[in-house]
Amino acid sequence: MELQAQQPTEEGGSIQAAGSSANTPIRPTNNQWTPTPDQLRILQELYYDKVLKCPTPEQIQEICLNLQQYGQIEDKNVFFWFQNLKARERQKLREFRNVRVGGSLDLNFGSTSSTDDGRSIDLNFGSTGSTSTDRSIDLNFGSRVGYGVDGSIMEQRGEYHQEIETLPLFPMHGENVFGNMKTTSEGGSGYGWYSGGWDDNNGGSCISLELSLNSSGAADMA
Amino acid sequence: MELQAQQPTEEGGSIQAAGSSANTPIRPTNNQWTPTPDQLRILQELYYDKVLKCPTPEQIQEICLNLQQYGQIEDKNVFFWFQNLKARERQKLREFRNVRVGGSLDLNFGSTSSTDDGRSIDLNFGSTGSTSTDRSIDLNFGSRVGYGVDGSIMEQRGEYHQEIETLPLFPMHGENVFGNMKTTSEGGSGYGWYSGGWDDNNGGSCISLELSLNSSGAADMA
DNA sequence: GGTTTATGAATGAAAG
DNA sequence: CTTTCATTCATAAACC
Repeated sequence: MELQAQQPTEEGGSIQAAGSSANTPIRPTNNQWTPTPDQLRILQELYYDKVLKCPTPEQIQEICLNLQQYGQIEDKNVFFWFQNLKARERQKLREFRNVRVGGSLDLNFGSTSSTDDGRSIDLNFGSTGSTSTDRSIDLNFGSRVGYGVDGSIMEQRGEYHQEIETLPLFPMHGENVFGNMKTTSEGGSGYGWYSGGWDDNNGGSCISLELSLNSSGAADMA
Repeated sequence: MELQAQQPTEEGGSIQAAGSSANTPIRPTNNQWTPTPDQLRILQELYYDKVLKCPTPEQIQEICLNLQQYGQIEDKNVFFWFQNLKARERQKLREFRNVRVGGSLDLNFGSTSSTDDGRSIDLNFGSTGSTSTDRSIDLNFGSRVGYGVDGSIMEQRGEYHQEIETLPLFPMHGENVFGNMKTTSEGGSGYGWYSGGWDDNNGGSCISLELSLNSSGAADMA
């Protein structure tokens, strides 16, 4: 995590330990997990037929367990698989709607119509064709999905300069780790984390006086 | 999809310290903030070395201010960064515990060495110069996260999930569309999503007990 | 074979 | 804090 500059992930650690069984994906190229045909079929069945879009961790584990008889697989593979499929389905829907906004309603399926690199809009499934089970997307996104990509610069409460004698969190030029921080618990906005108001110009007129005690036990965790 | 030329993180990686000019945004994509190597390093140092898991708003501001010399950054980026890292670390822990309880899966968490850019855990911050005999804010015990139960119930949002409790996913023999899969949402581990940090093993979850007292300080607020 | 596409993996951002 | 969403990065697979 936290470094997406391409790091070849040369660790060779976890994914696909080594082609061991006859049900290694399709190819002995093991760097990245790739579902075996059976695994893929089952996953698709779960997703489309069983309409399981957001498996709980317990479900993920169980799915993983069941899929392991078809080949090496880990929880995270299942997790990502569902995440990706759902996300991409949603993305297609959004693009679909995007095309539709002109009112002209001429959607050219199958051809290169999409916005950027011309990937075709096709809400299709059954990519591998192994399953061929008829499945249908449910287009109901009743929830509030929208929310544009906001690049809005949040503004922290108007920037009143605090003149605390805060210890140098950053002592000098940050080549070393700064020393210790001080609380500087002067009159700031309490503890209640700016939870939502990043793009919202709330102005932060709500001053909260609170005493919070983060301690072990339940309090801290929650 | 399309793979745009990604910036190989080279950028020299370090210098440009005090210079307010060389902000290297690493990622060509403009929308979303991505930490520069230096920013990332510092953040990680704060998180791991300084065991700063929950920076206060003041600390966030200070961190942000200091990180700005390495590139564009806003408060919310710092905030989200900490929040995400903490959440994902915890999720991982929870997952781990989950697995242990279930006793079924052998996930190789914490398997291999973390491969990313090698965040150096040991820095010479012991000699920050300043004696730093300040009153530190976090009296962090090195205790493990006990993490009690929470018993929260899933209820995946008000969405259209057709999912009954005890959705039968895998009925029995795993060749067909299995049907019986109990969520078994007991066990207390609510729902922790694995999200990140699959290959990254970091331990060191410490509970920080801190007490912040916010005086009313209404004045400087607005 | 290089190029394009599909998709696994990661993480920033935000909602709940 | 917990979970989800969106976007991006990385890479295997598919396509000439």
